[in-house]
Amino acid sequence: MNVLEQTENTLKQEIAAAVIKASLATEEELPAIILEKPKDKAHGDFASNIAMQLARIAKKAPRQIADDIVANLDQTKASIEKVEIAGPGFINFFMKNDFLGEIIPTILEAGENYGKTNAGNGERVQVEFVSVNPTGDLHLGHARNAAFGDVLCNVLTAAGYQVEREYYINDAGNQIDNLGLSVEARYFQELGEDVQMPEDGYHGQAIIDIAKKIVAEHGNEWTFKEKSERLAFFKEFGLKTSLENIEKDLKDFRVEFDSWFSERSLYKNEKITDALNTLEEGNFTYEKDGAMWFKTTDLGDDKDRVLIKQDGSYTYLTPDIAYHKNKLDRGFDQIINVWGADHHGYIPRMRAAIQALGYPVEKFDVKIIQMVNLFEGGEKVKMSKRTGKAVSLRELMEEVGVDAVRYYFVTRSNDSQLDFDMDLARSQSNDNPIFYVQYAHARICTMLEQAKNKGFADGGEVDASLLTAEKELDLLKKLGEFPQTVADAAEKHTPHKVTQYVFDLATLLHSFYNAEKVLDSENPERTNARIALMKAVRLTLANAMGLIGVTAPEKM
RNA sequence: GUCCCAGUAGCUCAGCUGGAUAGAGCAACAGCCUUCUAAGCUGUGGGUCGCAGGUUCGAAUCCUGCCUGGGACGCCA
Repeated sequence: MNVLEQTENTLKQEIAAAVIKASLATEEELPAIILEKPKDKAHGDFASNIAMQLARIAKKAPRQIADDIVANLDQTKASIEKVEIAGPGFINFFMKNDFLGEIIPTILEAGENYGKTNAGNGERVQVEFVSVNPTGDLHLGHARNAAFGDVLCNVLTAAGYQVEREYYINDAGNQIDNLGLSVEARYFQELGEDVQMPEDGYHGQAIIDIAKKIVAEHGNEWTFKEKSERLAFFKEFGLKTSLENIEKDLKDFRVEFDSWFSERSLYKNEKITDALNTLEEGNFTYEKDGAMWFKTTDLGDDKDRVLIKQDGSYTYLTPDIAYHKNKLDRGFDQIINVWGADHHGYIPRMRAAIQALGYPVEKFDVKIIQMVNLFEGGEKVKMSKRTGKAVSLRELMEEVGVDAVRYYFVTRSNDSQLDFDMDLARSQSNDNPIFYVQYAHARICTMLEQAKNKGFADGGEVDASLLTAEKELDLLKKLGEFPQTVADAAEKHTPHKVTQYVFDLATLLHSFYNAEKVLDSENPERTNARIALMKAVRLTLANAMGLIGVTAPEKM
């Protein structure tokens, strides 16, 4: 717990005590004390709406209640500077600023650990994300999924959860057969033969590259082999190559997984029949039209789903149920799936499956990543996996840069669609918010460098009471909020709160920088305190950027 | 037709476990570089929070209905 939380908790306890003491409510009647941080500084450091909440219980006017509470409040204990009653009955607390002095030493001592908490209590969370079919390259939409998932994992880890990142490889279904057929067609085309691509084949450049690679390594030898033998080879070759490419792209995007889970392993280890047995035992299945159905309508879905088709093969859902059973069997407290918006209709049946398997549905959460609209030359570019017309993650990284792409995707809430302007991103102009944040970090580095060169004292006792300028106090308060912001983002699965935070902190820094001079030989004591403040800001910026997975440059 | 997401400033978006005068970036306008990096700062203008009801001391936030945009509704994956 940091100083800010301590102050807040003490205040809450004192308010509760005052309410009881003023006989406004009994301990049982007392609602949870909520302290909010007012947007307007004129409303103090904390504000409580307790008087309004108690109006009904105490049968008194809110402002009267507020008066009673304030009269019974031990202001010394809660280190309150001033209390005001305002508006319909808000109690505004202005805190003594001495607690702010502890923030700098706390941060400097914690170093790169500042921001970490144990909010998650070591709970085990598995996050499955990206999980793109190995039939082509990663594109723009996948990049958003990857950035979101990765930052979510970073944030969860910082907040004290035990996190495992997993990629589910769909290496067993129809799409892999199509991959084989697509590679075959491209292979013959490479050799100059007029062969049509299959109707539902994969038209991306990646498949052409795979065919070229086969030609380079094997020449035309596969034209003489049996078709089944050839397809089997092309399938495996395509799968292996695609996965290598995907893994490489993700690694360069700074996303690495703890485990890559193969769908095939579910077949091999009879996990699918296990899962089906569990569903049958629970009476969740029935036969109809020569197929086996799953009664998901009993569990909140709008129609029942086929598990085993007439031809005896599984639908996509079936191994996926087995996969989720396997995840839960591994003992995670939470499993989070990050899916594209086009899969949202799949949620009810998966939730049904979790319940049918006998697990609490609360353990299962799906984060839907809304579509990314690509704009280029002022026009919306239609993306299509089928025709392969999409901007690849590789191109994005090369043209825009990893920092900018990651930051941009985690600036917005996952359930808002967003427009990605390729020209703007490419332009590397200062419109790009990542530079704003990085610049704040680089600025501080320059100051600290100057401090060293000019021989200002480094370290030693810092007298934080010398930091009295408004912008200094703003910075200190913001710095103190960081651990709570991270914990909040983790708990609510909203990594963009961290991006929001780092931007706000950068704003305060820039504003401070323009208003006050840090290195002042006329005032060595205050300079010393300000250098310490700058170090604390730099560390916090760097830690936050680390969570987002972007670099914190020392020079720009 | 059913379901999911969105609709907030000219544009892109925050804010949504209800709280005081609704925010930021970009764009527009006016200022700030002999002083630690102007990729910065300061200020101004800009809003029926899609519409209509409801819940209550109080609604951008919760509920209902409707409108608009996007997406999903397969024995594809």
